[in-house]
Amino acid sequence: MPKKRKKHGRRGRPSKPRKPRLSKIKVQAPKGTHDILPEEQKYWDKLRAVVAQAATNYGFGRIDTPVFEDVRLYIKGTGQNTDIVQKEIYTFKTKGGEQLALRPEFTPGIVRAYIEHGMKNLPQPVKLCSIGPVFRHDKPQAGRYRQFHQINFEIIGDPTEVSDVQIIQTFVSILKRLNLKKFTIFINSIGCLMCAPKYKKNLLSYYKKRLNRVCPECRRRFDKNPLRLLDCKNEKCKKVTNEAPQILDYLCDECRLHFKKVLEILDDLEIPYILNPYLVRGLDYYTKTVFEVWEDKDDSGQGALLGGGRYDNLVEMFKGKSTPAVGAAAGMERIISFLKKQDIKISEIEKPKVFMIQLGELGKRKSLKLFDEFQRNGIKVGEAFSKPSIKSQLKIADKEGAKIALILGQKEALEDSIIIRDMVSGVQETVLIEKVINEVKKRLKQ
RNA sequence: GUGGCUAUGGUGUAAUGGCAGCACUAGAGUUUGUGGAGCUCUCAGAGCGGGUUCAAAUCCCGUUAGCCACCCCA
Repeated sequence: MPKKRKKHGRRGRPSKPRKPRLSKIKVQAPKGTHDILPEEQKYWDKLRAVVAQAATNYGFGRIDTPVFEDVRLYIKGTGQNTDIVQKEIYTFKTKGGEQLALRPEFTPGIVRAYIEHGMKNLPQPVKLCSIGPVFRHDKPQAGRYRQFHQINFEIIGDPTEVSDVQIIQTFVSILKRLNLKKFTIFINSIGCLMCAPKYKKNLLSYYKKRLNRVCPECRRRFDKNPLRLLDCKNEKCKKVTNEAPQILDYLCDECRLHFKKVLEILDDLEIPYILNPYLVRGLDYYTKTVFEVWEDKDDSGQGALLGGGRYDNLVEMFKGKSTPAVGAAAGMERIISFLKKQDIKISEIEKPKVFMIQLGELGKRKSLKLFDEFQRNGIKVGEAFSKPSIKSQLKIADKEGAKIALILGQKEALEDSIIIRDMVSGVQETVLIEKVINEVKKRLKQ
């Protein structure tokens, strides 16, 4: 009724003075970003705890690097022609004129830190773990954000297959500890500087003769990113792909042996995988082993849960001597969405069992002080100090699931006492305020 | 970047072009300073900008955002 009148009033004669209009701003998170609300935090806490444990177990030290770096680090590291650098990177110019970029991935920053801090003088390999936000200007959709969070593990300074496997093993242990069991590991080797170029040449000449038989998208790939030709889902293209030369046939002896050993160790560890000879990755620096982990067997769904591989040339590309390395990153949002889908129970953040209720000015003051004393004694106490009435406070105590309510009103404040109310039975007892902490401790033990 | 679908309180939803309702949540009350049920009341809504019409949540155009697919990836 009042609403209607308002509407008409606007068109007729406005009799009441109107409120001055404040210019409003758009109240909305920027595209592709999202808030992680309090009720979501238990998943994040859990994931972070599992990651921290895995890092300790497998001997990784935590490193935090800046969220932005010199843009050239990524152009050179991640690769000039990658999608990440070509269309997804966030760059900006500082007042001092530096060209910086929000990190689209961790590896270049970590390699930079490895070099900058002379970590080659530490016992090799150096094993590093990071966790935090990364940024890619991509078109958002399910499981894809412009600001998202990654878990990143790197082993720098070891050429042997053990490290390839350990990276995989570390992530597998994280997924298992989260009770996520149904995932699929796809693995491949894309060779090294010795053998990969030869393969690429052969692949190109194979496709060159058959360009009229593939989709337009593949014709574009032919120029831009030939390795991608291999995993086109178009039926017509698949026929061409099936007969195409395979990287595995072109690996040099060293790469072939390395890959063979990686697979053997995975077998020993009983880590199941699917060898996918068409798996390639979007970053330029990969050599030898590459892998991705997906929820489903057919790489459908919300994208990879994690991906990584060996990058034996990156450190050298930046500076200094040849330093082999391997690493991988997982998307935290995707893992958490997987976690939720599987209906896996995450323990709630424990709510306080004791709730403090205050009445009147004096009661409130004494309650605030007592509340602090409970904290010092390590007892979590709930409160609603902003509420004046005992009723609304008890209601909240009930909703929060408190076992004990402590009631401190005007009367109690004057005689230095406090009421202890058992929220289940409703039985109350008045005790001296100085004894209440011990009394509550006693009751919580029961 | 390309295409498709969608858009109503904080959440979930309803209404042939004709008074924007309902449920949940939140807040206040329901005889004194005592919660849980019931009841009463209150706050709160058409993403934005145009157009058609006597009249638009509804139809049209644009825009923004979300979702889905492609691309690519975490």
